[in-house]
Amino acid sequence: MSQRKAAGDAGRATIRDVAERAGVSVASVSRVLSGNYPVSEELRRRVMKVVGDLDYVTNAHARSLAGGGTPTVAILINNITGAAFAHVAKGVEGAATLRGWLSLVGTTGDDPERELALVNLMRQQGVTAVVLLGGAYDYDEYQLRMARFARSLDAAGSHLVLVGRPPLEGDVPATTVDYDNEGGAYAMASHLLSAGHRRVLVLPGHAELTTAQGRLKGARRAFEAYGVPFDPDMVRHGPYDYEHGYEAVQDSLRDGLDFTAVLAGTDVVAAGAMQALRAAGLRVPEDVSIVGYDDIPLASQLTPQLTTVHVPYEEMGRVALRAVADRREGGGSRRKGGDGDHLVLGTHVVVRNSVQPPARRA
Amino acid sequence: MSQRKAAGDAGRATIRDVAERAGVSVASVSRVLSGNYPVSEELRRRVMKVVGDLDYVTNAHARSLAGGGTPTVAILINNITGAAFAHVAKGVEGAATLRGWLSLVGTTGDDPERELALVNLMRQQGVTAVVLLGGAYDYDEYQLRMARFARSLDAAGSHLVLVGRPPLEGDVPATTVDYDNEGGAYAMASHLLSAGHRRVLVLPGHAELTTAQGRLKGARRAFEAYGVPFDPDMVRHGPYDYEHGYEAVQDSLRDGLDFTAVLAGTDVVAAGAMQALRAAGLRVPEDVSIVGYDDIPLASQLTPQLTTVHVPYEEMGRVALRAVADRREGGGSRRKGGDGDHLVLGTHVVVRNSVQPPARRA
DNA sequence: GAAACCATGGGATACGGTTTCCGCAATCGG
DNA sequence: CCGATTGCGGAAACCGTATCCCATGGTTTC
Repeated sequence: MSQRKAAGDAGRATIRDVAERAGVSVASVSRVLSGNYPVSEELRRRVMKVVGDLDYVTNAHARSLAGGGTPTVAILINNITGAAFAHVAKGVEGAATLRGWLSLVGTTGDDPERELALVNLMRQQGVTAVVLLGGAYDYDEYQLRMARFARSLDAAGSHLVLVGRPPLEGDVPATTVDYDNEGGAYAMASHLLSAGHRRVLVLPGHAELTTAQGRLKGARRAFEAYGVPFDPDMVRHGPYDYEHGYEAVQDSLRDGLDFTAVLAGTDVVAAGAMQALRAAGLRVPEDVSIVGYDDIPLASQLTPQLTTVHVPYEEMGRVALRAVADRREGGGSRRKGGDGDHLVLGTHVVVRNSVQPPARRA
Repeated sequence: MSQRKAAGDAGRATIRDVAERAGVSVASVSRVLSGNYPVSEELRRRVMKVVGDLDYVTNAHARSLAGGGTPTVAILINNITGAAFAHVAKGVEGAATLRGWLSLVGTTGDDPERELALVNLMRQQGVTAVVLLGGAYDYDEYQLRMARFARSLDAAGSHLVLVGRPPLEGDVPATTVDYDNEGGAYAMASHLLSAGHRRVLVLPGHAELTTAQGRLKGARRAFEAYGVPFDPDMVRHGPYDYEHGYEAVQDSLRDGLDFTAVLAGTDVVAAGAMQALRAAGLRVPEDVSIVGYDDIPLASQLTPQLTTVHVPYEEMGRVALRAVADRREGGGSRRKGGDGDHLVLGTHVVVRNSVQPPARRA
């Protein structure tokens, strides 16, 4: 009778309990379970029987400590409820699960301090990779901080993956999975311009957000290409949410701004804008056209269905995970800062029913 | 010079490295870092200096193994991108983070096999609690399987929490956090009935889904209370998605079904229904009224804004985490099957603009 | 002034597996 | 028929940390 284990047997069964009860050694049990060592059929049967009886599962912490252990990817995200990045998370998680990897998740709530704390927490967990989702705020300090993260993780045998934000400058051990943000905005704006719109209300997002900067830049380039002057007064910055879309349009109308189309930085912003236009008695798209960005499910659920830019969010997630998995199997970091560290996926305009040529003005 | 650690120093620094470099014992380093033992200022300074230099973080696996360790909650969810349960996940994760807990996340994709595999995986991880989100399919086997899960987890010192599904029968060590599903449906249907609607198309969801069953039951009760006959032909089952809403309405119209309102099982289904009505040239709410369920952000972003039932999803998540945290601090399972194992949160109707009294018929 | 006590720091052990190194038995070849 | 090879199971050494127990030096108390 084992001494350190009373009859009551609180807590979980250990590999020793299994070994004892099966009348074999601890090593044999381990071998049967990991299956990376030849064992006789008889032994396997005996062990598995007891494992079933005791409802035994191996202790993941012990296993990791001893060297084995399930690869784990940490997903750090601003807000789970944001549709776009929820899809990325789904892509990462799905691809991880497919390979038997585990997914940890943490939300930063746009707080740089929490982001830092979480990265450290994940470092403690010894995760295989940390995936950081979402556009970044372009503070001066950002580059330095991220570079530090990347190096810390790399030193610990882990790896940093940036999804949906621009790559880090210099020789930093990090992978970036990005999409053609500016190109999508260019195409979207071109779509409006070619439909004949000349006065467009632009709601790119927060001025400091890298995503918003790219979208604004793409739009501006399209205007230049069409030889249409770009009026800075027609740009309203603000958060990527419904309320901002609503208020920006409301304010613009109140200010007597003259526009025939709205170029929203996000589908959600577009939804808010649409609602505000309706509230003002304007029809979409007869009076004012609207386009969004992201192509989240909402876009096709609005009435009229929203013309928008499709971003392959879920695939970005899958690609991100594949990148770290490949690197892992490929034998660690081959060349830092080389190609293969920055993957860019394409975007394209999805034409639905929210754009029409501008109405003749009175 | 340590022998088992070459100069290259791949991998992460251990507590031993820190101790050695600071010229103190391993125990001292541990104490400085956990802070649960008095140490001199001098010692703390010395250790922290080296910790900073080496960028050391403790190995979470080793810590857990040794008894310490961060409490971890596992969130199992069908689909992260579903708005309703994403909010629950947010609530759980937020409350967890607030207490310094960690959140693991796994998606089941509606696959009972994966659910099983994930619960076992989480058991390996030694999680403090497993939170299972979302309505369950009411198979015969369900009760037994869940009861087994609950007991397994309980035996391993963990705990099962069911969110948004009915509690387990019998003496099972599990906690349920639920909302007044049937009551919400009753109130919602009553709202339609009191507006004068008599012929209502009901889209409750999948017939086997517990959530759908409750919503249907609540609606039926309301009809009875109003003395309005409930026509089974007006009920169309199907998944909780946009397409189902669209097709159900489309088919109903094609079949010549006569209805003045749609009682959708979900806001997303309502969105699909709304689109289909529009496509058929019907106006909402002038010709047909629509109501939803869940009150996800989409509900207020549609045009017209959707009257729906508010479910406190995020709070359910917080409550779920609080329940396990309390139980943990309260000294383990006090009484199994007693009260406090089933928490029910209230729902209420949110009146917006998608309901009008039925138009006079020709 | 001696004894009892406190505040700290160090050494050793436990946590639950994996894995390497060995030994034993059975089988095979000559 | 005997020695060598092969196959399989066991004992023990870690993995990195927390903690128990003990040693030490200084302080308090009688």
